[in-house]
Amino acid sequence: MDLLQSNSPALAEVLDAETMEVIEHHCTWRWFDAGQIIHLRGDRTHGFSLIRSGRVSVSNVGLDGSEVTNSVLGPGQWYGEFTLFAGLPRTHNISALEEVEIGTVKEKVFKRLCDEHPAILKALLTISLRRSYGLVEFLDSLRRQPLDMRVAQLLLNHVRNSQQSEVDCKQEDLAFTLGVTRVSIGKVLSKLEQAGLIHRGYGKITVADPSLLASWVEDRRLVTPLSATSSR
Amino acid sequence: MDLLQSNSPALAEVLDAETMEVIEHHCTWRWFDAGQIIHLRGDRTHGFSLIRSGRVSVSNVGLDGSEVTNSVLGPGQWYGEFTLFAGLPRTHNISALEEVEIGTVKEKVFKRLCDEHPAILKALLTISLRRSYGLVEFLDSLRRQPLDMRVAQLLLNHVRNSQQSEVDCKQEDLAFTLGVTRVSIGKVLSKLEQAGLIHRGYGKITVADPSLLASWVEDRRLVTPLSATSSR
DNA sequence: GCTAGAATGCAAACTATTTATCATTTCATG
DNA sequence: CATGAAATGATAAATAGTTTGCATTCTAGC
Repeated sequence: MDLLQSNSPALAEVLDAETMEVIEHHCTWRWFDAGQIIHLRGDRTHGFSLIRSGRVSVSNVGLDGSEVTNSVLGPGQWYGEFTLFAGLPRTHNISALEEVEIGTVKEKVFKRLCDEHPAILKALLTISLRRSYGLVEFLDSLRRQPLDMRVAQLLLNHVRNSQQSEVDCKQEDLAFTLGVTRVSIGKVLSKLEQAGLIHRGYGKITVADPSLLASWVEDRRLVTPLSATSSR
Repeated sequence: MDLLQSNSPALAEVLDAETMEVIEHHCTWRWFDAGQIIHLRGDRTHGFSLIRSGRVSVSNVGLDGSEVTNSVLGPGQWYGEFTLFAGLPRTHNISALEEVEIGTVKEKVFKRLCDEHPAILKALLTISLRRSYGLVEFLDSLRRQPLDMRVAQLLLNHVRNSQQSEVDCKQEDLAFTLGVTRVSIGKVLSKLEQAGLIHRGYGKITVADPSLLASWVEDRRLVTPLSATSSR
């Protein structure tokens, strides 16, 4: 349940294998234990990081101490692009959810790589733009569509991306992604279930017939979403 | 009142003058009359467009016909990057608000320019990443902060970016940006005015003492925002 | 199998926001 | 400077979403 990563292609999908290997060759590989903190929001460390194994949590913390997980990154995913090209400090806390192996490329080295292989820049730009588009569309749906629609679309998106009819997430995750409470999500899900569109489970939601849900969404949607053509 | 453009630097700010000129030299310049439609959402035309004079409106339309302006672009601003690097159709309707002069670079030519001048890619990446960051932070504030805070922050942002204490926008624009109704904005503004933080005008809002508003925001904010270091 | 913790289901009271109106103020324009 | 359109101020009723609290169901791990 993640807006930043789930809708955007992975680096390896947009970048040719050769260039991908060049990046990997310049990584300094390190291990982190489960629970270990890797970066804190606000840190002025710069660098590009690639996850080889394990998963990390990307989170935000309020001053009240409550920690909110924004997304979970796994093998093949990366982070740190903001620190390199946008001149920003670390935008999130990053910590290891389990034992992870992470490769880091220092700012100087990565920028040199970019100069030598503009394909990297192009790939990052493609991903970043797709991500922006996804965020803008999400914001737009937030302004224009009621909660039930947004829930339905999010579920639909997920079953389409993952190619399976089960969405493995807690209602609480859904609630956070959509910026509402679990109670509200519960109400919507119970409505959708009564309409025969989904089935509620423990830690999962089943969309038995995605096309049925799709047409339900279609019937009451105002704006038709766009789809990308493969660009590489 | 625009999330996509206002928080991200202009192309000329991130790109050196020389490269900027190269782009301009490859533009095919055209004029459009006020009201003329330049692109429709969904069009599969590709190209990079730079505005030389006049303003265009970037909007979305629901099937019910209601048109919603997402942002207004003026001289020095551009659009079309999604069609080039994300493989997407036109994401918005673009129409001339007044007589405008727009330069367009065809996809092929622009990609060649990018190969010859990687600085273009780097600049676009920087802007795109800043934009993503702004959108993510905005979404985060949507989830975690009450409306009055969001209004205050938006106003504060604006006076800081524009360097003047008057924010020229209708309450309706504010409302749209934050995804609420004018009524709600009105309530918040009247509260902020009673607290002596702002002054409501006709088509504008005055922030007499930005630092006062800033500390009001600071006192009740959970997450401290990050600031970028100049990167070029 | 039991059991504790995690996740869900649900209801009631409360709060924020919207919808729908209408009066008032402001401003551009002839 | 009169006038009409645009923008704002304000209110009431309706609705959506939150908060709180607790009961129930599920599941991992002993």
